[in-house]
Amino acid sequence: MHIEYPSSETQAWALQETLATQVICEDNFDSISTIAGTDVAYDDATNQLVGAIVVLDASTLDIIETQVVTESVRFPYIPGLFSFRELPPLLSAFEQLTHKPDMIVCDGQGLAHPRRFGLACHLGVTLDIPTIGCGKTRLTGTHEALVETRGASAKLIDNEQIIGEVLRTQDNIKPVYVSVGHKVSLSTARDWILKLTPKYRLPETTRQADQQVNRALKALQAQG
DNA sequence: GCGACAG
DNA sequence: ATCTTGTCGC
Repeated sequence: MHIEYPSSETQAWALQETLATQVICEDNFDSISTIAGTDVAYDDATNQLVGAIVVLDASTLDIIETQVVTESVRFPYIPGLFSFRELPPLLSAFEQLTHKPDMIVCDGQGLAHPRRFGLACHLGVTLDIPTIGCGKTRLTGTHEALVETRGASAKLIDNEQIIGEVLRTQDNIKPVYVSVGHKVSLSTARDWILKLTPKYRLPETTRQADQQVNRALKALQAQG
């Protein structure tokens, strides 16, 4: 797969502004029978990234397929330019999939980004697949306090715009940051995150991908 | 200028 | 992201 790739911070910044105009913030899909989760981890010793995509049955949450890849780092981690680091291994893993998912939940922000183009938007626009951003911590935006019960939420605001939602997925547990990636509305994104978190703070999709990534990372470090 | 800053 | 001990809960 060929994608435009920046060779500098300035280029990356400009590319985000161009691609951000392609993001669709409304529901644009038929039915969702499979939903995937993604995660990426870094191996210090070899300076490589391990990326994983796990496809689940959207109704039973059973695992349908897993793909894991290991690649050299192409771009440093810079807040706001995060997707340029994680996108390559995720696209490689996606290519390997036999079962292309109907929707993807990313472990990072979507529109809840300084230029409204976080990882979830980048992956969604690149693959032209509906995506949801679900981050563990905040990148940008402010919000009101939310009560401690599962399902509680508050709008994430930045520059007087609603860029996402802070959502409590479990009672008395820190909330997650939900935002539109591509071809989904914020309310649809929120509904999916709640469905995917019947028991834990993070979506089952993300948890499965995280598990695969760490398994591969451990195997990598066991070699040398 | 200073702090904040997805993973 | 990763570095880390003990502690709490199922």
